[in-house]
Amino acid sequence: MRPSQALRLWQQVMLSQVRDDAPDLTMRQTAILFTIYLDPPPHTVRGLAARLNVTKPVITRALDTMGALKLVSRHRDELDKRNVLIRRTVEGALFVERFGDGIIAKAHELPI
Amino acid sequence: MRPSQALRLWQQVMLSQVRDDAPDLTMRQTAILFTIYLDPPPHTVRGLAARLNVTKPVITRALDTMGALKLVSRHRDELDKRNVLIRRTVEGALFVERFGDGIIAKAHELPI
DNA sequence: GCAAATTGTTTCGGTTCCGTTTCAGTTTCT
DNA sequence: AGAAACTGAAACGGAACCGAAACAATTTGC
Repeated sequence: MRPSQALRLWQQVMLSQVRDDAPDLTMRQTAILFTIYLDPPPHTVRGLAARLNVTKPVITRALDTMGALKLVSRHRDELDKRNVLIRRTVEGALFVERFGDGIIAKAHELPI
Repeated sequence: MRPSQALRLWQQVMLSQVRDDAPDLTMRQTAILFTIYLDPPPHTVRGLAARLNVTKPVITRALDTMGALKLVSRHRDELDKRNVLIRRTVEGALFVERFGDGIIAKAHELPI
């Protein structure tokens, strides 16, 4: 794949995200969501903040909004009750899966 | 390419965007920028609004912020002075080009 | 046992973005 | 020439987000 094709693909996926009427996640929210679903658990606020190089409140707030959208869920760590463990949800898994399928679909439509 | 690989690639690019300290563009701003640089000109506010399925003020404001970042520039259409033509800039072209190279670089780092 | 450190959340003031509406400038049509 | 249509920008109130700092709950270290 060449850079020009990659850019075209990126544009198409971005456009499909913007065009549909679902509330689009911010760049940070998307990065957090994908990290939760692609990196091995467990995921904590602190861990995600370090991985993304952002402050902890950023993670907390992103989890608030994505939690309201049922894309992730939070649970206290019973072994160390300071920790909050972030878990995947069925809805979130579906969202991410569809996103991946969307990329592939756009890739197939790409001009040579 | 499989969906899981596409997702992993998307995550890596997203992470690199979030991690660096440059102010990240919103999803809409990115879609607008890429459309300006990948679709053939001329580009107008009205045309971009239709292409992205958003209202005109969204485009106007995105052009304000991206104009301040020197990623795009605006010029009155001399033939129809109601129109504003959006033009590419050297800085914007560089930004988009680097983004494309970044995708390719991340793609090469991808696990099988 | 108790101070210090760690974790996630909340609060604060400020910024940015949003949709809707309104507006000024330009063109078109009769 | 004058009304109507069109284009982009500005004004407005509301919502979301930001970083920094303060906070409560829990664990660690001495």
